[in-house]
Amino acid sequence: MRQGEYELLWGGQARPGRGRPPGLSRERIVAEAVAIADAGGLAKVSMKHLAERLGSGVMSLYRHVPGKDELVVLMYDSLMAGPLPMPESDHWREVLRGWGLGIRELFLAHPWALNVATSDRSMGPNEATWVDGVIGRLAAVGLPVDLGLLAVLTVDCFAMGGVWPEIGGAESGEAFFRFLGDPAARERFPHLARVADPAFTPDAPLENHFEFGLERILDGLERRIEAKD
Amino acid sequence: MRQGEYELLWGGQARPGRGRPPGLSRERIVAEAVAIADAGGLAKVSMKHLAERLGSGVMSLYRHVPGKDELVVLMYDSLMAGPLPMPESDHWREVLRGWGLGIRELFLAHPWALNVATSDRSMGPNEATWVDGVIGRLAAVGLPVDLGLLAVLTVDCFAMGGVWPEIGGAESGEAFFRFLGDPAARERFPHLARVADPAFTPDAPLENHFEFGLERILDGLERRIEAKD
DNA sequence: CAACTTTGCGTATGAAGTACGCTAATTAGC
DNA sequence: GCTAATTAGCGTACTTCATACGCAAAGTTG
Repeated sequence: MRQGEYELLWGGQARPGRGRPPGLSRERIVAEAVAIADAGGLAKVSMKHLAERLGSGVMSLYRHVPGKDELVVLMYDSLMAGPLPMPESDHWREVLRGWGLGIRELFLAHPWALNVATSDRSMGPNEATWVDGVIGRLAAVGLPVDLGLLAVLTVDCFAMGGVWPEIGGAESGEAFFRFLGDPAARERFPHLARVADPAFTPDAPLENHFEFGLERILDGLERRIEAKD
Repeated sequence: MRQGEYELLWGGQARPGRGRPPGLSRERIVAEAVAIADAGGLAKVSMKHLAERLGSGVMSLYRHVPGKDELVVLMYDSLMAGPLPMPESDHWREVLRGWGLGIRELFLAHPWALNVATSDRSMGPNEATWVDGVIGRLAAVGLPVDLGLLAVLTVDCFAMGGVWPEIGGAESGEAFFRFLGDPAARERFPHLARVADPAFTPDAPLENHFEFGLERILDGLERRIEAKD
């Protein structure tokens, strides 16, 4: 993690009335950067490109954001500025399922965020609000906080890893298993070949692995919770 | 994914006898790059630095590797050149647990690999060998291939996400939850505060979340497998 | 209106990846 | 052996980025 990242995320932005009023704002910069990344990936977010989009000079950005790495962290935390993904249900299982599916949607909508999430960083205020929120909700419907913390972490971790094969859509999935197009490869990897087997997939398609994994995790948690009773 | 990445990973390296014999080799370049990344992170791997370490000119590297992005993909696949993490046991649960813990060890030993793993890429031959190997092993001990494929994918996904909080060691973990040092933050996020509660953590420390999550997944799979019988 | 404060931003610097083309080293064929 | 073909090594130059620095612009306070 970069030095200063913590202050950046958690430090207050005291804004004295004196001096020239800002034309730019951190919020606008971050929002525009997110829009660029959503459209073309993190690689498309350069200070130059960003400044052009905002109609400002490149160096003006540095009055509002310490540097690019810090900007990326702010971008990530800004994704969780809205309300938590939280179903109405009063059952812990539904709450956790909704949470997991919500995280998945987040990453599917902002594929670049996965690489940020899995980098070395500190938790931002919005993310903290989300996580604290689910744990609290789980506690409210009867799941002890300790267990809730671990359960949320488990679902979170799975969701981060689990969306990865889904990111990029169909073309990407094909690229990942592209080598299975070669008969020699299918012979070399007979079990993996199942993925590419046309006689198998359409008739009895593999379950979606994300939903499969999530349900397995919920099942596993259920066993643990029942055992505690 | 970059164009040409597929050919890079899966294409043969026909080496005709004619011409000047190579002093460098792809293997040596990749191995040295991995060593640099292990020691100082991916950011330390620059073509210049790498060439210096190998005692060659910068542009010589491009005779063996198309570019830096491709080099990183080769680095990642090279991590799985060795034998699979595979316990002796004949029970699917032990096999899967060993697999999950093995993946975890891999990422802990090579923290930079997590960001590569979660990027858009194609599967390399070594990785394919590993994955095909576990599925085959699971099939050999009685788990149907379809279920094995999903199970491995689930454990894999969880492992990728699950090692993330562990990467970087204690200092990093503290940095991630650093905001909890502020009493105001602990009041704002009462449930998360539990993580930083000294009266709670030492006496009854939270279970390791990786092992917790892995066991929950295995429990969930067990329920599913028993239901099928 | 003068002193002060804060923002906007042009210029310059340095690091990184890599296209191009020349040179060196080796083999294949005569 | 000699020559042509082939392949590797690599210096130079160019591009793209992030960003340090310093000054000008636009406000506020007294």
